[in-house]
Amino acid sequence: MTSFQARIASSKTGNAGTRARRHPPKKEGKPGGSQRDALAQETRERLLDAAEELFATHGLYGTTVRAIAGLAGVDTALIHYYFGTKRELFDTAFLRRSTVVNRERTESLKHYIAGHADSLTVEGAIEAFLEPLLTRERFDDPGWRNHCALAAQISNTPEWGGEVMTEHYDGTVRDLLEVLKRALPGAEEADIYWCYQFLSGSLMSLLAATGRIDRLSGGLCRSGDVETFKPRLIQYAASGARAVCGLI
Amino acid sequence: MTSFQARIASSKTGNAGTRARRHPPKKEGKPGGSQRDALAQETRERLLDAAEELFATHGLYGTTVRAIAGLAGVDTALIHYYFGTKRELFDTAFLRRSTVVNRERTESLKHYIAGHADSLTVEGAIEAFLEPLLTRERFDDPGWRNHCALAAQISNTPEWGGEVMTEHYDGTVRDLLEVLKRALPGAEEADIYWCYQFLSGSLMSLLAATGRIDRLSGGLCRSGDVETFKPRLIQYAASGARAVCGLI
DNA sequence: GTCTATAAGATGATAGAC
DNA sequence: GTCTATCATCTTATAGAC
Repeated sequence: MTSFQARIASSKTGNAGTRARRHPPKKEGKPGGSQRDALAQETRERLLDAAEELFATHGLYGTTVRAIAGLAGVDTALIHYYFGTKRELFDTAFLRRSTVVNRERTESLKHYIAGHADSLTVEGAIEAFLEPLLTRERFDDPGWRNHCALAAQISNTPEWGGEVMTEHYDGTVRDLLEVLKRALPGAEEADIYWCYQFLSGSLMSLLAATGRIDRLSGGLCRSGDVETFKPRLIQYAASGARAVCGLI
Repeated sequence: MTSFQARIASSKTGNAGTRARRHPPKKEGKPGGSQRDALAQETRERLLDAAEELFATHGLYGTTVRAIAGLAGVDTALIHYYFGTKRELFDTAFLRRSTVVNRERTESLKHYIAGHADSLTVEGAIEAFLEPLLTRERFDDPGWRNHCALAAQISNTPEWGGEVMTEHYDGTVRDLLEVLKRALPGAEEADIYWCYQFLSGSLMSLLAATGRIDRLSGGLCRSGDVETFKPRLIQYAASGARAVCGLI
């Protein structure tokens, strides 16, 4: 095994060598903490914010723990104290918001089904699925923007992107697929999977917000203009899915 | 400027410090080269193949020049001799095939227009645009698979992805947009741009081939099954575009 | 909890021999 | 052209003082 391969393998397991140390718990649900605990919790969050920002911009390998600690205004030793390895920090940072998205997506889809049990539409299902991410509120929040850019990057990363996305988002994606099956009666199951991949790709490229469409359109379209592209994406994906699934 | 920023800046310009050294030319068009030249040319190509593979798998920052040289079976010094900086090698490797794609796309679109000047369809335009990349021949070629994975990764990279894609692919994308405008008379220009972004995102997620859909569908769909997803993507994107552009 | 100091090794790039 | 040897710097991670 070359040193490079060792580095990759170590990144995957999140352990340097054979170490199996434990790190301090989050304690976020603990209301009676001392003031010192609150300050420590703030440091932890600042580190996660910094990590989110730099990972989103430069990727896992393009970001150093030094840069993260520097942006958070603390020493690198604290990163290892709170999170363990760099890769564990990466996963923790991503998980912080992906769990929120998952919870809200499940809720949103459940709510949609409850209100339209006998009149499910592809548009309705997709909108319910997209709702948690594609809002002005979230697009205006730097932290959420970073999370979105990170998700987009991960989703097209061959090395471990597929696995990470599967791990973090599979649950709610299956919820969506179930609703789509009901909204597209008689469709081939494989066609629904393909349409989900098409939709997911479009969504991720929008979340990446690289500014490519701004340049391409000479300013006519803006990457962050969620109010404009959201209804168009829904209409596009729904019409496309119906066509592929033979429902004209 | 922190060392990290300096590293990024240096990556962007492709120059370490103030060096402005020149590297040997490609000589690929020179038929009367000696045998020594031919061997050197082969070394150069082996380095590009190795770089393509590793950059596609681990990204720009996740790949080391040592790993590339090792895979190519030569010393790292040769990388700098032939290509200059790591970033210049990256750009050269990507450009090697993106120019081919661009040339073939221009040709394909031109050919389509010539044969259907008064019966242009959205399906036809998109198919002509996709043709150079989405073929069994290219999907079976490891080098092309690596190039595709690399393109997908770059397209969702916030740091410089938008610029690189703009730089390498803008020409032919504008060709496609022109045909789409003619195939969608009366459509809002901005809507056509948005639809292109939706299509581009879908395409890139397919090129990434992370195996996510394989896992998600339990093997029902396969990432590399271009014959299956290509007609579906065309139908999906064309129907979606017509819906968004108000042509029912 | 947070910092200083430092280990132990990897990294991009170059000079110079052949 | 290609390799050996090397530089200066940066990397993740830990031990231990406070």
